[in-house]
Amino acid sequence: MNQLKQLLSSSKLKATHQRMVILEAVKSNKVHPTVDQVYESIREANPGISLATVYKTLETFVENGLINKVSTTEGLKRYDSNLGAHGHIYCLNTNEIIDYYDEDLNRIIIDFFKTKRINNLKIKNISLNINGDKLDPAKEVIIK
Amino acid sequence: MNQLKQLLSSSKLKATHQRMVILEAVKSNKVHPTVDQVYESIREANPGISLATVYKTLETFVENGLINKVSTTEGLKRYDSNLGAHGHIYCLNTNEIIDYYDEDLNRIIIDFFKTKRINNLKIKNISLNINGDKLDPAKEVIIK
DNA sequence: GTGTTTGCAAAAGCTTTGCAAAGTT
DNA sequence: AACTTTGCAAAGCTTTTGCAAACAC
Repeated sequence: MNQLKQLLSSSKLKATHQRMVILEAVKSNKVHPTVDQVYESIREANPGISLATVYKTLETFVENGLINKVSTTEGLKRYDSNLGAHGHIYCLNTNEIIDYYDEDLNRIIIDFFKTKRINNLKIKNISLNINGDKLDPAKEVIIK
Repeated sequence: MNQLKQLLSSSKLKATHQRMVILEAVKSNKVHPTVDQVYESIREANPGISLATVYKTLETFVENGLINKVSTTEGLKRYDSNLGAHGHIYCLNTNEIIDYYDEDLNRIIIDFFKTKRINNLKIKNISLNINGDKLDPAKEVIIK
């Protein structure tokens, strides 16, 4: 709890109860939740926190680099608390978004962009999107 | 014009005037337009085509593999008529989405996934997203 | 002629806003 | 005390829907 407070303070954000609850909720959610999923996940324990606050707070976190947005093709905002370099697996049949990271691939891509030039662009980050179907929707996707 | 008709017929879609106009509009638009941008681009020449039709038609095209959706973090749908394997450059200051393709990178990534396994997933396609800032928003991004 | 597609207007879903009250430092 | 954040309800977008009329084959 005090860690969250520190995290907020270091971004010069006031450590309100709402922000702590919401930050905790996104951080512990590994499915790249929508605003509504975050809201629902805290609602029972915090019936007083409004949906509008969840909207505003998540955007504030993004602006301050505490979390990121994930791209989707569905026209819905989804958030990601994993700040490390990583890609995503988009599961076309279950709609899940699963983190993907591979040390070797990361190296390969970084090396590649050392040799290629993109003029007039300052690259902020690069991510790989894998689209696929879960063969058995009940089972997990396992990356080896 | 007859090419569009053929394209539609080969997907077993009736070649209506609306579909031809909309398909032509997405195909000639390189900026990965939103629904509204497609609508605006045809409106003057085709005041009778309704926004609802543009919505429905673009989704029909995606379902039939004539175009694709592009992922965004803004919670808006955007479309792409480039069907080849390629990635995107997301320009954080201008909001443009620019196609990116490199033969070598494509090879490297394909080779990589021949050696790595992702269990329980059937990969449909892989794309690379580059996020960055245009240094001079007036100039084009040039990929060398 | 049969079945599909369109336009309209209404509804539904997602997100933002304005402002007074409450909270943080 | 000064300034920021919250909740509410309303407004603003984006997208979908139901259905009768129009259209393609």
